[in-house]
Amino acid sequence: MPADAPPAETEPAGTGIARQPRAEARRGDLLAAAARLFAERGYAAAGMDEIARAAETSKGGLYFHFPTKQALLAAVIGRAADLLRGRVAAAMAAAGDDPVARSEAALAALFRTLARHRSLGRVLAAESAAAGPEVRERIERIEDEFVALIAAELRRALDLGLTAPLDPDLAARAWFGMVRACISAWAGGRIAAPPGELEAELRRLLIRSAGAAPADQADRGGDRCPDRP
Amino acid sequence: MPADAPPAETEPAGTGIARQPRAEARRGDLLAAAARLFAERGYAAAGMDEIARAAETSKGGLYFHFPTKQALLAAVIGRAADLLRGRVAAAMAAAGDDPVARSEAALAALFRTLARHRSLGRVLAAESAAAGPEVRERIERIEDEFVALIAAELRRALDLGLTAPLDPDLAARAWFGMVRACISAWAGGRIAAPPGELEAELRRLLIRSAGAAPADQADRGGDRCPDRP
DNA sequence: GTAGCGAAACCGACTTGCCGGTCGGTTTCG
DNA sequence: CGAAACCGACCGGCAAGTCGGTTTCGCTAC
Repeated sequence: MPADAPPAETEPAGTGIARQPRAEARRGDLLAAAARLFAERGYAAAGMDEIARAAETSKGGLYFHFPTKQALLAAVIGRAADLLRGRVAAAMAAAGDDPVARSEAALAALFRTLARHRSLGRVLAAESAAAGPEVRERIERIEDEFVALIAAELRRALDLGLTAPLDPDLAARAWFGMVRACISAWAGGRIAAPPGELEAELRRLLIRSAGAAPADQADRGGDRCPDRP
Repeated sequence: MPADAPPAETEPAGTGIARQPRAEARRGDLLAAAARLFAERGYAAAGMDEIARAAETSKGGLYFHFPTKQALLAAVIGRAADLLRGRVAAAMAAAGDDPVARSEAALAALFRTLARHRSLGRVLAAESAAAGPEVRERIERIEDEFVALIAAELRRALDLGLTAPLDPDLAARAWFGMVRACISAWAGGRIAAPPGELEAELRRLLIRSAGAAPADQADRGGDRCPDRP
């Protein structure tokens, strides 16, 4: 039941229909504009006409690429998920084998990607739920995917005795929530600290909450689980 | 600087206009129905007519109590905030002086109240943002209020040397995010554990993340959770 | 207790504007 | 030249908000 990780879904499972390159470019512009407006004004409030204008094209052009508003949102979400997946997977792969290091890397990648593309977070912020239950479900599945990713590492760490006893699934979910809340508040200007500091502090909180020693200490001698009384 | 805690806002700052008791009752029904539908279908998808019908009244009656849909949402949110405020304040007051115990109590109250009234969480889940920026801002201010509450306790705990060195504001925000994410996943049926266990595990995570020792106390009995279809 | 009156509370058909979606036509590429 | 890509005026439905009318209530006077 761990991440079944569908490879990618940016493209609409296209049958191999020929595409002119300009179409691809437009599609990208439209997706970008849609992401921005959905994030800024919310799904319901962002109008198709407005999105088309923001992408410097017309409603007709927009509807040439996406049959419906929901489909547009789905494409935006799919693209965001792909981006996140890619960054996180790369970071984890680069972090080697130690589960604590891999967890840290995954969260750092999540953090940085979300911080860099604010709109992305907003779009995934579950509140595109206005578009209907199936969209909400889709977003939830994406979140679950990342939670499962982290939970797997936590489970390994737990088995290796690197953490205090904990429920990996719950802890992973809690971690995700922490990161999301902090990023969101920071993006809204409600946290003063610069992102670097924010990330460091957050990492400290996360590691402590698992009762693990930070990964950058190479020592393997004894675990420092401040075991619970 | 911390929570300036406006006393209450359930009532529309009413000039002392006379009110018949039946009006108050209706108002309550309408608020309840609106909360349920907003939570279920989202702000945009829930129609005024539908809300009126759910409260067994008519659109005209609804508009007699609330001049506009936004005002209705605002009232729903205000009421939810009042409820949360009350529960949390009471729990903290009952917890005595120890800042760790007070923090635990605040979070437990938050947790239980949200768990008990699922719709409440949904409504506050920021995604009522579809109603416009001023509503979003309002919700953010409510969240900030609770974060400030917790941050104040953390600051005291920090001064007393009860925690590891940390940034109280950030930690409080992270805590809030953890609780929200877990509640939300649990309410969506994506976490299997029963609420009591969930709460206990969450408390462990929170305390560890602050590097504090739990405020001992044999665990207070988890109370029943009535709804759960 | 009941008749009567004015205001509060409520009703639901109607209006209105907005926005997702369509479609015939035009341009641009290969 | 043909198809892909794009345009923008138009349509239709839907839901927020309105409004004149009706019921229910609280109150005073007889």
